[in-house]
Amino acid sequence: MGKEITSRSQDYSQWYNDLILKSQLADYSAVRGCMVIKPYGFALWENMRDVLDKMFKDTGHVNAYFPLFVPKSLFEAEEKNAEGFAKECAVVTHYRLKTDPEKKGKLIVDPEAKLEEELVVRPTSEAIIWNTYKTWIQSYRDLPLLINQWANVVRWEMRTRLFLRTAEFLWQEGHTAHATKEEAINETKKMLEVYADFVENYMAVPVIKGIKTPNERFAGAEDTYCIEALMQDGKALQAGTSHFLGQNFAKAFDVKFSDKTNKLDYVWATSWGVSTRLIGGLVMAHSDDDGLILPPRIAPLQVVIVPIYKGDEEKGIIHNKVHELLKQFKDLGIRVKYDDSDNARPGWKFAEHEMKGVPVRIAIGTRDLSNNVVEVARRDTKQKLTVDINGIVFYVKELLEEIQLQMFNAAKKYRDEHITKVDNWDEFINVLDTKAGFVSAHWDGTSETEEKIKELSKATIRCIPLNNVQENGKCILTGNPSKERVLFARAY
RNA sequence: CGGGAGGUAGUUCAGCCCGGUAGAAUACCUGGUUUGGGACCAGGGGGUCGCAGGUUCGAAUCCUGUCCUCCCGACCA
Repeated sequence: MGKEITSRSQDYSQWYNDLILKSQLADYSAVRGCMVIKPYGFALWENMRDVLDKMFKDTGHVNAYFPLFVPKSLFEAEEKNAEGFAKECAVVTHYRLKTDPEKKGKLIVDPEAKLEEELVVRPTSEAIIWNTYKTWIQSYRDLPLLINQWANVVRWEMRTRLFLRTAEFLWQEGHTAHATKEEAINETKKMLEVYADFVENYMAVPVIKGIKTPNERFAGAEDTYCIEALMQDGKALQAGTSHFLGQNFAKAFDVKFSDKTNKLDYVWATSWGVSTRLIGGLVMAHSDDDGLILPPRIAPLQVVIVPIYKGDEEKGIIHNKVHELLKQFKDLGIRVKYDDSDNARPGWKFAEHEMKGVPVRIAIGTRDLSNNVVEVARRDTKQKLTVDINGIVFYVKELLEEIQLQMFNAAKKYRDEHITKVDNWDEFINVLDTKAGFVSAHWDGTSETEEKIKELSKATIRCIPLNNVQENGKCILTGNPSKERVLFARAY
């Protein structure tokens, strides 16, 4: 049928690619490293974006938009940040093409249109934003400044994977300015909570909140907080980050404010972001060999109704009944589709909607109507139930909530079962190789050891969990004393 | 960026070694029978063989270059 996908056990990477392509989330493009997000995938992103956007606004943020291009001189102003990104920046050097005098119909870069100063295509917007904030902030009365932007960014990756790592991707980046260090730290933590709330309660993906080690920290940040999720193959995925930037950017861009006593000081900053990468995480956290499994709260379609009939007369009767139901579903705010296309038979439609991860399918046939029932199938458990047609919409509304919870619980169970405490090196490697997932182990706190562990095991420290239990132990590599366990994993 | 594989109909692929003007399945269109887990019969349309050069009487096939994709690795604040 051309619709089968590679099984997870056979080839996890191929399964992931097949799934994305066949469920119509995205497609490859003619541009190296860049993908096309197809309407179904974009509808999913829109739902995610809408929920997050409301959360940002409910916490006092407003949206704005800053330029795609950053003059090189601005980009390099915050040294650490610039260095961190330098290797993966796309750079605009010319502003004009012209007809190739040698070959008709071909274009070449006009050598006379070289830019005085190169423009960096933003890999993130701190530079252009802080350069702008400088002119917006004079007094403590201008603070806090709480701005978010929805944008695309470009990071020239050597190896790309659909949604997880592409040269261009969509995200949101929050950039805030505060009068005090405490307020900025609180903002950083607050937004981490917003992310955790969103990913757990809307995407049904459990996360571990933590703080990054200096090695893994955002270049230019004092502290990077993160939420880490676990995929079905046991690899970790950084799902969101929130950075306390201290006064690094304020100093680099000279952003000062007068406090109540008319004393000048640099402002305190944060930045935080999540991207379309979350979609990759969503796919890998929940889906199976039959296709996507989408959590109801953000699924583009929550319910699909498939009619089963013989002949036009039956078709007409079912259509009438379904149209009543459609109105009731819509009145309840449920995203529903009636798949009455005549060119596919029911079995084909069942498989198709399973592939696309629609949480609930309702099949209605003449036999059902005469018994006053419908068949309800849930995508997450594959369970099929015969349900009384009266009050079906309320039944489904509750079922959607149950599926949402069930999906989270299943993912959480898997995640919890894949956090393994380990106290020596052999066990550490063994767990990574055989069981995978997070490994909770002691580390002596030095960057050197962290690097060495990464080199030997390919596992990185995903985070030091917030509110981590303090416990004396010995570093799994060096045997040096350690006061707490950290979470290691191989990661995307 | 290194190693490997690949690009031929909308899709999955065969044909390439050994050069002779492109084929299957599926999808699509028409008509009919069907419809409770990826229907069947009959007929039909569809491909500058990734792109650009070269060799040749003749190139999907041989040679060179280039673009794109996948897998593994390096890299990934």
